[in-house]
Amino acid sequence: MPVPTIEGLNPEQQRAVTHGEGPLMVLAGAGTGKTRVLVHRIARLVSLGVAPWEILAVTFTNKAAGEMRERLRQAVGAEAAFRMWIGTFHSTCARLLRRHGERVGLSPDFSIFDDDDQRRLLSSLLKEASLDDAITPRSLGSLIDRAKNRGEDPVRFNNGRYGEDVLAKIYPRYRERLAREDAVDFNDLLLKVLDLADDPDMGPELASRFRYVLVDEFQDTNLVQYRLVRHLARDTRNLTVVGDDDQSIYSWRGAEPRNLLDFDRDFPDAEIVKLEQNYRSTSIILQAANSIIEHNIDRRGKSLWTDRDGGDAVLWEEATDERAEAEFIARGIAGLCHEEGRDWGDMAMLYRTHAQSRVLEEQLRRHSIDYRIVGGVSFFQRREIKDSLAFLRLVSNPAADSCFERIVNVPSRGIGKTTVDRVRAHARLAGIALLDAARSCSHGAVSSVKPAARKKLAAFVAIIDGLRDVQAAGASVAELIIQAVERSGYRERLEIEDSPESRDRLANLAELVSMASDFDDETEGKGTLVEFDERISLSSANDAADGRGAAVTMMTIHAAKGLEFPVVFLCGMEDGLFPSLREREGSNSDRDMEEERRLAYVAMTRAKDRLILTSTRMRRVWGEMRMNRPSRFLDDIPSECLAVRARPEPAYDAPTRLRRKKPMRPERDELDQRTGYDDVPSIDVDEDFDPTGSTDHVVAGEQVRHPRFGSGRVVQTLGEGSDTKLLIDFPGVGLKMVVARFVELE
DNA sequence: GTCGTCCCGGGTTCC
DNA sequence: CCGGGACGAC
Repeated sequence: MPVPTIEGLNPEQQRAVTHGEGPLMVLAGAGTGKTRVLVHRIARLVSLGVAPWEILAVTFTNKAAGEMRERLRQAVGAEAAFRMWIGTFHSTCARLLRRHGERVGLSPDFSIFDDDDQRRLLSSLLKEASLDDAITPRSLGSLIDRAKNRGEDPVRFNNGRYGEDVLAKIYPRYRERLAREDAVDFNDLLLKVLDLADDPDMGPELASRFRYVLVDEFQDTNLVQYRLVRHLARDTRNLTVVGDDDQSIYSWRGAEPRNLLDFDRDFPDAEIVKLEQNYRSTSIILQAANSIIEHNIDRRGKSLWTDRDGGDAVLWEEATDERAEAEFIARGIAGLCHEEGRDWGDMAMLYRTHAQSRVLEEQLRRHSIDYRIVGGVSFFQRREIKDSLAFLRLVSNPAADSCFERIVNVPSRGIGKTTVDRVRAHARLAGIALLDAARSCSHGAVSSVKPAARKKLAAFVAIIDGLRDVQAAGASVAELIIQAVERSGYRERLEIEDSPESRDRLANLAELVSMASDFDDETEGKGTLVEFDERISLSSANDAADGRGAAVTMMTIHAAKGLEFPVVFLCGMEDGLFPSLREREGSNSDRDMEEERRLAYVAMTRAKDRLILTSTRMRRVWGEMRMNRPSRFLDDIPSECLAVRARPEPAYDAPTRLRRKKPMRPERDELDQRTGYDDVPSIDVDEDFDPTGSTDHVVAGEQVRHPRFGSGRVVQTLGEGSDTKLLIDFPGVGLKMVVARFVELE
């Protein structure tokens, strides 16, 4: 029977969509429409009579899951889309464990420890064991995670490597604490489901529960996730994996691109479809991105092509310092809006590290450009959010000792370390939870807890009991949060403080309440506290950032995976920063460099029409000025793709350690001849823009004139008053230190 | 118990 | 440089 062709899909996409039974691997390059293929494939399965609840689609983020569900809603209707299993590995496993967790020692109301909860717990365990000098909770956590990512017992090895002795002592207690609190960490969420897979009853059930399993971003799965997938598709073998080995950028947290590269080793009968037609970028952008990634040896090899011939050359601007870089970008944005009618919403600024965002932000503000920053400190990680949720968690789970410790004195209500120590001792002795211990201490069970302290403990216990009554009376989740913030005294404390920070925290709490309201509406009031808590625990910084209104998007390259923008500014193209040349223990530098290249590839392929690369000659890193040479990735981009802004070579000598042994990149004069900046469509920067309108005192970045050296840009100011000296970059002359009163503002 | 100061550490961060 | 945590002074 001829397969009906689906409108608007190319032959390869069609093959992937219409693939029948058995394993399928889709090697999808950037911008080749893989999401579209996945959606079509799922819709087709439904049209062939597969029940929606027999389909499991695993995405990399919650956001991606939400988008996929939305697209499926349109394709197969709301009812079917609602019944499908669409989510991340973690949310899927949480869902399975809520139903079947008793078999692996979890109640249906178990809670999930995020990184912060984990770190806090480890920190308190380290202190308890007086080992807090030996290792930081963070490093200990990463040792635990590193093992668990591979499905290994963290204490299986003790080869005397860094931290292993401490790990051997602490990890058993860590496990014990989690079990006692009916909690799992992120990795346990998956590992517990793997345990279920070994269960004589549940194992076979899980192996046949889903008729079709589809996994997106397969290059970013770790070993445990791979085992999970293999089990879930064991009986049907209807497994579709989609991914791009060139976009594997998470190996530092356990992703195994081998899962994708060697997929056909475990599934030799897998059909392999390569999607190579890119619908996103111009051929110039694609060529530039390809020129970098093709230096990687360990890759499956694809060659993306596009029929969007030509396009504007990739532009590279080398700025004096990070301020000038930011200024250039801000002006570029203004120019593009003015000249090409672009909106702020069309543009994104990508950077390697969050630390770069600050200066960029400042300049955008000066130029009155709206922006939104994706990521950074997550909304859900904010103290006030975690604190209020701890109240709720303690309400639904009185055994949640970590929550008790977190909030027993938040906001401060006079329950100090001494009292908590006594409560803790009592709890251990009686073998009860801290909350119950506090309750009996408040009744006078422990003589060392004096009446004043008893009263305070009673007040705290009353808050939790009161909240439990509110919950029992049938309050919504939103109402519960309002009550928690109210009864705990949190709101009052923040209102009394009345600082910009406290107002910010109040606003965040209001936002949490409104999220809870949305949750209540969505679940028609049937959603429980535990479910809301789970959703928050599994949420990330990126999920919270919806694009409300048109604004320039700012984020790290990692956060940009899967997104696209007409205009992309890729900032900080300097060796040391990008590629990041940080030495890591136990790392293989070639492998690291390959990952950095993939990161560059991901960043560049986000751009549809225009890609602008910026670098600085010097950058302040943690207060110290550092000279940088341009990123080695710039060397790889063919000159016909790259337009470089003509600029006299600075006369200063960069420190020798930063200099190339031999010039890998042609000298700039040569480049300019070949590309002729003037012939290239440039960005019209708003050169006359003066955001301040005043020139009270000279600051870095300002343009000044010196009687001997001519005009230059201030790089740094040193000292104050009449002694002020300025470090000025005079084009054609170089960097000079001059006394401030010898120059005038231009 | 609370407030201020010092000191350390600081990639990317999904769930 | 910047923030958070730890510790010492009231």
